[in-house]
Amino acid sequence: MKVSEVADLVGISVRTLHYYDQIGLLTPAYTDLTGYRVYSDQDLEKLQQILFFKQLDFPLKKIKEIMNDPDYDQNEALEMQRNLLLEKRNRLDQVIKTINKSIRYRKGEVTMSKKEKFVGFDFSKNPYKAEARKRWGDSTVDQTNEKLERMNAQDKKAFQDQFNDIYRKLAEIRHIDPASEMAQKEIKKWYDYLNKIGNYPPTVFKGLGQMYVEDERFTKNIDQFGEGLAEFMCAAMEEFADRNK
Amino acid sequence: MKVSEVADLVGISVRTLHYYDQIGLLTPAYTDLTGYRVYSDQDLEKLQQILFFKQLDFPLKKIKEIMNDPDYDQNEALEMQRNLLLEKRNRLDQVIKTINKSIRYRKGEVTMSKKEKFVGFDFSKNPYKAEARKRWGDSTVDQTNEKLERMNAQDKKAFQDQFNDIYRKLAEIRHIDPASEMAQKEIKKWYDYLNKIGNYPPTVFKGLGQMYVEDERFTKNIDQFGEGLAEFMCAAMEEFADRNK
DNA sequence: ATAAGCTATAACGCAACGTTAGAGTCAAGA
DNA sequence: TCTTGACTCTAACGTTGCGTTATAGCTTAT
Repeated sequence: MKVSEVADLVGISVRTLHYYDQIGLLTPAYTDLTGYRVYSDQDLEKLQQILFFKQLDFPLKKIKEIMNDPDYDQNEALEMQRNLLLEKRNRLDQVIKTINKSIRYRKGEVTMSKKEKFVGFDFSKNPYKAEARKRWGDSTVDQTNEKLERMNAQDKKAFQDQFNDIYRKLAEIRHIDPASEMAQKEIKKWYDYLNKIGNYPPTVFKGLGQMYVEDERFTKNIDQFGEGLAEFMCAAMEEFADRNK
Repeated sequence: MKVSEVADLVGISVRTLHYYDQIGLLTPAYTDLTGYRVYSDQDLEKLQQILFFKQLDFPLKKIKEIMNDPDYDQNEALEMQRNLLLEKRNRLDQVIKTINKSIRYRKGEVTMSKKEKFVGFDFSKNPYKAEARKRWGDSTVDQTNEKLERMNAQDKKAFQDQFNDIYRKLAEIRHIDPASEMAQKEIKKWYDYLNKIGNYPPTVFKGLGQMYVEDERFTKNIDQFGEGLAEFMCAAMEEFADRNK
């Protein structure tokens, strides 16, 4: 298929296809001798994937990165995208609720607090930041916290002390090579700690590490122990996961 | 309220508020003597409106234009936004259906045509292009066409001849002043023609005119009678509406 | 009074295309 | 066969909606 055929089929512009080719996101199957782009059915499949991601406001760079990952599995991706889309619809429902209430508010039928008027918008929580959480299942730090809350006071304290110890030590050595034995030994403690509470196989552990630097909320929290700690941990965790997979 | 208070409340950045001020989309109630922006509760209401529009992918320019219109009615706007949001949710549901089917397709459970794989995306139909259609109710040219189809052949031909006459004449004079008596006389014929078929009060008539230049599909069709005709008609229709409201 | 945290303007940066501009290609009809 | 209109290419600049420094004034607490 030629450019405009594809463009018409999926409802995007020719320029968009040119651009995707240019940035290496979607290279046509081949170009004929006159330089015309020719797309295969496989290319269409890939394009469909891309558009799903776009619906979820993933930046093109991220999309490329994700789809180039040797571990990329289309079935897994489809499942993930479905979840994210459902999440997106929930947010949309929130916005619709807000607007419904706003209409009634204008009629004087109900009251609305300032906060309420903006429920559902939530521009800060880009769906793609929740990606890691979804992609790596539900084993997030948040869950860890939940579990901690269900423990008794004594155990809780013990765990929190451990937590602090681990972080403080990591903060101390945060300027050395993350792949060094020293760093790996300490990061293993973090790995073991997590696995006392939940189930974190190496791949999940690695994904968690990436979240530390990609989600500012985590970065901030972690960097309270020392600036750059999140980045250091991310690198160390990646190395650890690669060694132990 | 100061900038960051507003920003925190609604979940947008300070820079965004600065920018909205800069382009005159949302000017704070006043600035104190040191130059600090101070937002009122009314400003918050307006900001809410803006964010609703943004959810619908209206460009900021459009939002500004719409909200600056002296005819702008917040209640009407809220109703419209609600409709558009519902529409958006329907499209999202379509995408979700498509992805569900894609998952089953990958498992070999069902077949999918090429077109089917892209149902719901439809980037060409930006919601804001449907704006006019929604805003001015359901009295669109499309409806006109529908009505025409339900007429018998004779009447139909008579109407189409009339239609052609009107357009040809308008095309002939399309370089004169749209506000001139000549132009206004001819555009009145178009107005009367439409009102024989449907119900087009002046405001609707005006909106229709704008659609001629904003929706390329209309522009193309109309300009077949002569390049620039759509623009000419739009101007004439606006003038006509202003005189007859 | 000095630091920490807020505010301001100004200016550059950036993604994801849209929009010309200039030139080659292809399909169909006169 | 020639031409004409529709399609294609690359190249390059323009646009939107901010993010991101950088520099400087303000405000509040210690």
